[in-house]
Amino acid sequence: MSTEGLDIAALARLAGVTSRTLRHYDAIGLLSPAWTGRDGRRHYGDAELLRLQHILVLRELNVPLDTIASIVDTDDPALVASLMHEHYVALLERRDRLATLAETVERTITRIEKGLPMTADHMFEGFDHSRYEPEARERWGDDAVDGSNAAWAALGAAGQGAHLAEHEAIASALARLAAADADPASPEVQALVARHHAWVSLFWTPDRDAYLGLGAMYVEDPRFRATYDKHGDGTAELLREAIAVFTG
Amino acid sequence: MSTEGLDIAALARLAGVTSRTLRHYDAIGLLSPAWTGRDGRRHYGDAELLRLQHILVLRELNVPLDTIASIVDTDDPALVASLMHEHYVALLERRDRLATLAETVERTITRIEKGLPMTADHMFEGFDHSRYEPEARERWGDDAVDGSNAAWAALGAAGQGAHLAEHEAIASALARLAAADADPASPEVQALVARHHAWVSLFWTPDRDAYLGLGAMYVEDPRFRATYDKHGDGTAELLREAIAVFTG
DNA sequence: GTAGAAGTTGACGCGACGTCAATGTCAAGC
DNA sequence: GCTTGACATTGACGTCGCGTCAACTTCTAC
Repeated sequence: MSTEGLDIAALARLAGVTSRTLRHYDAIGLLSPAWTGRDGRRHYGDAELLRLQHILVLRELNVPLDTIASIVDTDDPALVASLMHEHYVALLERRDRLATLAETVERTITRIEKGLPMTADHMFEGFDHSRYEPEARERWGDDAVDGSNAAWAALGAAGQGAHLAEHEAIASALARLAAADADPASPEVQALVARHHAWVSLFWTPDRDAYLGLGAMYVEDPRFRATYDKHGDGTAELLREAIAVFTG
Repeated sequence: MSTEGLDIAALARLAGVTSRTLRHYDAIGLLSPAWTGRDGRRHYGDAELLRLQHILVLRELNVPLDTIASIVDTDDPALVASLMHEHYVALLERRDRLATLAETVERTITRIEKGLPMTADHMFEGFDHSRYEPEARERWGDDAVDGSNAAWAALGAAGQGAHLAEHEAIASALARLAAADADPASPEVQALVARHHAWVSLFWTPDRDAYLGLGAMYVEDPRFRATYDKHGDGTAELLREAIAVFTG
């Protein structure tokens, strides 16, 4: 009778977490099950699996869960891409720090095995880089050192609302023009594309191709398509065409 | 009047931690200040700086603080080397995991920028490796997956005490023989070396050269030399010579 | 019908500090 | 000498991401 869904234990095994973690994510509203049997048991679908993987990637980067929530909840791909990029950079830095640390530890081990005493200077080597880091950490708090996150946080709740509102405004204006079968090259539509580009640029400065790709994604990816088409059918497509004209 | 000592803020800046962290380490007995002014202010010397760096290296490896305490408190280099090696391996694994994760994130970003939708399979790629990992984590608890740590923990408090007592026994017996100017090649001394080797091997299986190096270090490194010579002068040297004969 | 395995919801525990409050002490300037 | 401001001290409670009971329900298998 189970219509191909994962129960909590199956998902836990698949993703490499404990069931307790999944219940916790449900409790804090980070990941709710697709449906719950009338016996109370949680069942998850493919979408939840995908979302969980997204969550786990971010968690691996030491992103706090509430920040993760705001990231995976945003349906703006530009913002997501920008945040992902920041985390990507943070991740590379962390990897490099671990690498130099590993070297230091390795040297320490061989010194021990060869019976050489450890000196202060060589034990600090891996840390030289981290000396100037703490101030930044104390100012912004660990991994919020990420640029985009900081920018987003700096907006404050009000600013964040305004940003999202601007997006809504653009989308609904576009939807009205789409309903009227407007020409993507028309000045009204192009004005909206300009606003859209400015809006995107707050966090991300896409080059021509990337912006084109973003337009394509608005149509191809159902998640993002829905974001625009909820204002009216054909909105995503109009935006894509308009972006194509805009990027010329 | 300050005889070249760091106050808490200076040490914090130097090491890249907060003063609260230092106070915490003092509270749990992990790192006490070199001296406290009669006004109650903490002052740290070079030795504390060194110890703090040692602590921070281990902390970077997600070693719990109480384990760190037992590591930095132990004056047995073989045990230290063994533990360090385990952490080194853990560190490399972590670095590699981060590397594959970075690749996955990078691919995800380019897919977004090119407007390709994200599919389940490619988002999981970085995680394939981690699929079989969770069971181990659930069994042993995250980074306690380290072999030596697990072995040490498995001994329990009593076992740990016995281990340390055995070391004391060996050292004091050696000291008595050293005082009597015993021959390193004599059967009494060699029997003690055998015990010492067995003792070391509980956590670490050194090859011939490593064990030789260990002997050398007992003499060369003042910290470890003191560990043996506190039972009587010449103990460390006798042990080194005896190891040389033993490894023959 | 009964056992056993696995799910559920509280609720508390923990590790490594952050953070706040109340207070004390120092160096500098008036 | 007195104030002022910066920084120190010791409690004590808060936080985050779960782990870990406890008490109970429910499904499956025999």
